[in-house]
Amino acid sequence: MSARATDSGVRRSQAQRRALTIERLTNAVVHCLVTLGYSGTTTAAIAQQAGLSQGAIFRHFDSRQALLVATMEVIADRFIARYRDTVARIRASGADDISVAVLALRDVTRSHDQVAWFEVQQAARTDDALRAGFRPVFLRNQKENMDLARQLFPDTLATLPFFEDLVHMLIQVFHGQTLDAHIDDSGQRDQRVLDTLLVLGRVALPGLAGAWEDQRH
Amino acid sequence: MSARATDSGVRRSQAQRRALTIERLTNAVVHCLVTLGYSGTTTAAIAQQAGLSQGAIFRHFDSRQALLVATMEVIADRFIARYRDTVARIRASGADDISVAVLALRDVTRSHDQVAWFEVQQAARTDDALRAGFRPVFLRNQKENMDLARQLFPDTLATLPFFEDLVHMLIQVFHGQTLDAHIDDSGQRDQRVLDTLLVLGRVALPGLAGAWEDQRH
DNA sequence: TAAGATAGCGAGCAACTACTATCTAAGTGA
DNA sequence: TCACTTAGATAGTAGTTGCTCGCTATCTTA
Repeated sequence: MSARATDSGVRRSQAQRRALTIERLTNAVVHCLVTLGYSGTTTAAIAQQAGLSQGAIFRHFDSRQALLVATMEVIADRFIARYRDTVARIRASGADDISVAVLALRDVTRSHDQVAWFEVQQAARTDDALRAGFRPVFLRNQKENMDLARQLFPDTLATLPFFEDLVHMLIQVFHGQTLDAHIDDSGQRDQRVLDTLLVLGRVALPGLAGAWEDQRH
Repeated sequence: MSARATDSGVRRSQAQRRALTIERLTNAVVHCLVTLGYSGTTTAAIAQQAGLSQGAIFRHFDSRQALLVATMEVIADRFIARYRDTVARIRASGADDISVAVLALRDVTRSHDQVAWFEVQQAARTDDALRAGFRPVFLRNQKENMDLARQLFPDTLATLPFFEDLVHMLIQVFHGQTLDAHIDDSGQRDQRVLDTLLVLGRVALPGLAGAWEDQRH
């Protein structure tokens, strides 16, 4: 019946205990979403994974859904941090700017956090309460992704009139890839699609603005 | 306790009754997946939607999972039929070949069947038994999509060395769009992304083969 | 026609779900 | 130190889930 956080005898304030428990819970949620899917992320599974009781969940969150939404907020922040870190890492390997921006974006999309995110997003489609909580997080994340992408892609691309649409298209490709890869992870298709995208970015797009305007009229 | 199919007094063979019941069940599954999501597609919900008992489900299928897989097989066939129908419809409006192929593909991706498909696909990620049943259907559907796309896109594109990768990219963009649209269906972003894709198809790709080879070396 | 096979129903079941109520443990501040 | 507040555990609950089983209804064929 004792709180496990103090097993080692370390005294923590109530606020610290609260923050630690919430962190354990949200990490447990991510792990459960990734390994068990949305259906399997029961309060029992979360509690077990966190090494806490179900009662502890409801101590801090009104409902399972509230915990899930809170977890999405946590990982939305982590996405941005991870994108920045990955950019720095890839840049250090000497890649060109477009490759850096695209590869980093893809890396984030392949993360455990992102997989968990997709699980909740899919469920939010038909669960009104969940969607009400998730949607603002989703919109915020989209905006932050876009702001970051503008900083990372070369100005020649970032100033194109359809730049945002391109970024969304990229995100959606990687989104689709991530989902399909769990069913059929054979061959090198995803890598080839990525290569194609990079070719498009380097060769075709810089000269496409004029053609874009022509096509629009 | 009488079989509902004979309410009207119409006499049907056992085989006809079986086929009709299975059709009612699979249609009910699609409806439930679309409106209730995977979690909500319980045997109770399916039975109610089909106007049958839960016992009737287990008369014809060993498990809920088997019914879901059978439903995916049914709708995989419907995808191809719908793609062809939509191609004919859009073609009749005078669109160019690339637009026809792309718009038809997108139309299929926005169908109720496809939404149901995504629900099962997402769940199959973590459900081993479901994935084992779903995967062959998924692979078959991919192959059929590709074969059909080769027929529909102009030869100038269909003979490109990275044609399949392009088609996969398209499918993945539409897949991503369909999922995102349920959370944020604001503005005209999806249409703009589509416009961008069509511009790429008409203007950029025909001359890209050479650049593609250059980039690879 | 009657025995056998198939179809579908509804009651029931063990296991599970999200959550509540109550209790003990840990931290707080006067 | 002690009254109070917060944290976390445990036992319990109403409702739900996928499925089984025994039954009645319908079709088939010799």
